[in-house]
Amino acid sequence: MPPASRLIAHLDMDAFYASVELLRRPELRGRAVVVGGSRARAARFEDGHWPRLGDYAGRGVVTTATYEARARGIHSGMGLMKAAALAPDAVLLPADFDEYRRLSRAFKEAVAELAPAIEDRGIDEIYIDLSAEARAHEPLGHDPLGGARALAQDIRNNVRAATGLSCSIGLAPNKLLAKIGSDLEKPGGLTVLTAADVPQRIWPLPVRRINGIGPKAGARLDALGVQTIGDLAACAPDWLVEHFGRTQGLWMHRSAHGLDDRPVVTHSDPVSMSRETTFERDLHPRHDREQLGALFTRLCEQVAADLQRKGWVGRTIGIKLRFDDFRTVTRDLTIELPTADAALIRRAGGLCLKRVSLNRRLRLLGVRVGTLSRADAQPPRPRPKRPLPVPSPAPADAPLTQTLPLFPDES
DNA sequence: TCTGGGGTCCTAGGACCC
DNA sequence: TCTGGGGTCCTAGGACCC
Repeated sequence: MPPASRLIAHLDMDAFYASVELLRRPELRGRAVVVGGSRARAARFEDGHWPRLGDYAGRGVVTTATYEARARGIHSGMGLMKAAALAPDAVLLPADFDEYRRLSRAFKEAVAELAPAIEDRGIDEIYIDLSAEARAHEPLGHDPLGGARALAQDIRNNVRAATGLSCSIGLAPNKLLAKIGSDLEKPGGLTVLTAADVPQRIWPLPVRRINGIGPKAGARLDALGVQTIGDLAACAPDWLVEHFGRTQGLWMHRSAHGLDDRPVVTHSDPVSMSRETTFERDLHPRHDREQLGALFTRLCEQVAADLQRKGWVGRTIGIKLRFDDFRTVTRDLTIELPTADAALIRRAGGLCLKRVSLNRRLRLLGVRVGTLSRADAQPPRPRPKRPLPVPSPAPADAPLTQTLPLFPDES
């Protein structure tokens, strides 16, 4: 039985964090504003000036920028220092995630009043399955896309009324095209795409506009002479499979032709929870041992608190380290019974840490708990015991630190 | 003065069991 | 002595997304 045709919307809030900031600081409208650097001191209007991006010194990246700042070449993910070189006079505001989460809940509730089949895709975007709503128009002989367009308008108006914020919506037969569509007429766009529009409107776009083709795949395709989605659509599936493997190659081919049958998933359980922090300055595993140990303990307490607050426990405890050369390593350890206990997580994390040779300064430390189950569920049958992994021997050229106790232990 | 923090999913090898 | 598979779990790394 062929699946009935669907109507999917992708809704994306316009420059979300920056727009939230403008909501409470309307005098900044029209100016280049950058949100980022959560450690930046609270932004205040002082001595006739807002904090200047050009005065910032430190690590941190741009989280969002207003369209005025984007016009200067600033985009999210860019280092704040690089952004400061492009627009030193831009206003820099620290991120206020509590406020963003509050407005995120508000816009999603406003959508749910009109269309409840929502897939959460993070703080500022969602997919909505409008198939049922669209079908309700058909028996009346309405043009289904006309009805859908009107419904999308209603959704946008409801979001605006509830939050004061604007969003862009893509309407299409699947998630892939809806997502591309919501980005085509930003900000404030409402874009309808059908399968018939693919050659005209999708094929001229760069391959990177396909959600799932990132920097690496994009560069590899480019090196193979494939720049646009149309180029990709013209590639033989076998040739793509040869270069990218069966799964990814076939997926690329289908995507380039606008095909995607992923459902809108309205509920999902978390897989892991983590906390990590990049230090203000790189820390030395030996000289800064105490500070590292204290930070490590704090991260474990934060993950534990997150788990407890949300009612989850986990069996796989992992750590993540990033060295000053940006090399990243992870280690994890699966324990018998799931936990949300900070001291237990700390101890397991300490064992993981012993399997890393610490021969460079560190810039980041993280703690993760995975293989989650509900805290109120029957405790799962303990897994058969495995021998504890033997810490891998330090390489011959490892420095002395390897043989010393690493971080202060509570034992 | 490069490069955040919180996630998901995939791959691949080895252990271990049947 | 050598030769098999399949399935699941665990671990490490990497790509990607918001």
